[in-house]
Amino acid sequence: MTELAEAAGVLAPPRRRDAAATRAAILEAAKTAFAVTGYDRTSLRDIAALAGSDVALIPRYFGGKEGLFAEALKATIAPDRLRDWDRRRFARDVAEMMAGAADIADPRTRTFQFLLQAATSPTTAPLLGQAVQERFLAPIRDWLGDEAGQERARVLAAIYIGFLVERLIRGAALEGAERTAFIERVSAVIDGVIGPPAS
Amino acid sequence: MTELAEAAGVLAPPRRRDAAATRAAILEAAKTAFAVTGYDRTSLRDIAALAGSDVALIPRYFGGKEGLFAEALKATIAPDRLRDWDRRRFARDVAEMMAGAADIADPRTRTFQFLLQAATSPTTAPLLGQAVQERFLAPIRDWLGDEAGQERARVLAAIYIGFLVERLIRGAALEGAERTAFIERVSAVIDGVIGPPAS
DNA sequence: CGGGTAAGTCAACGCACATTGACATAAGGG
DNA sequence: CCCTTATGTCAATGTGCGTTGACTTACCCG
Repeated sequence: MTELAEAAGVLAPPRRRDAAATRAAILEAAKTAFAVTGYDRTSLRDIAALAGSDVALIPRYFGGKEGLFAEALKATIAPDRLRDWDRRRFARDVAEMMAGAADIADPRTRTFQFLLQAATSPTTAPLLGQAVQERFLAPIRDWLGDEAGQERARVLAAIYIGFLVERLIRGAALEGAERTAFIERVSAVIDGVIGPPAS
Repeated sequence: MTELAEAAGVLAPPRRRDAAATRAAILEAAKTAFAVTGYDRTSLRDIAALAGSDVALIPRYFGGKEGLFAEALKATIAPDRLRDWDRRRFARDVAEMMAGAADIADPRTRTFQFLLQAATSPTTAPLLGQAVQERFLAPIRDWLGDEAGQERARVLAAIYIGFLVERLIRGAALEGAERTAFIERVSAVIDGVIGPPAS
């Protein structure tokens, strides 16, 4: 995370006339902006301002808005560190993550919003489908490690998405008893999917 | 469905100078267009063309694009006929509906796409949240009829949304063994939520 | 049947956007 | 130190949008 910001020239003292750093800053700004505002509501001027750069450089470096979006999408969907997950704690960890997921400041929320934005556009949806398969379903399938893994990974992904959309719609972060109840309920559902051995 | 198209003046011979019919036609076109293209990518000129009407009438009748969207959203989220649902068949019915939900021609798919589009825009998300609460969660809660109904209705909604997004991303309709497995799996998850008495 | 009003049409405005090309300037090797 | 080239800046262009206001026309009541 820090290296990224540094590479983007946000934290490091901005060296002027550094094409690579500028490009990285624009890409980083685009990832954030697209996630928050969506493709259409995000203008290149917004991105340029966020990156501390100039609008005209974006068509130059990325070949246009669509090119920038495609590259930002690719950079956003990174394989998570599934091998670190403890299967016994998995359900609760995921549930707790979801509970805090209405907060825009959380980078995971932004990532998810980005993907959801991509899902609603007919042009980007297939691209997203492929990326989800490669970088989300396949790792989870391998992690579950049985022949019905692919199917169960898909169910898991659906539940994950569904609850995050629910959180997104409600907006406010969960607190107190409501948060506890939410985590309890989600954990139970997830355990119901990954817990029992494959049929 | 037929009455709607008729009221929209699509099937019936277009009576000219009929404000109510024109308004209805615009609203119907808006529901379709917003569902397919999303708020931003849908222009009032598109809607007017689809409705066989004039652009200028839309700000006049609906007070602007946002007003039209709000009304289309309200008209789209209609409470389904929950009282007709048989609790024993509920899970399977819902699962089968989801299985066929990648098809754009299916009005339920369009409805869902509409809602998802609304979820991804910060301006429309709160509006959607309220509508979902009133017209989806509350009826299901009453239908479940116990004190934990609200919570379980929310879980149900999340699962519903998640699977529909999954279907949307994959695009192609499910067939054969894959379809059977999908229905089986989804039914099991839903039964897990509505089946047991409230805790 | 005629006039008033509701309904529809049309052109134009202001605005925001992505993109382009011309211009300025910093950087670094010869 | 200067000249070339890569890099950043800026103004301008064309396009599509939502919205407005003036105009025209069909409908209907008296």
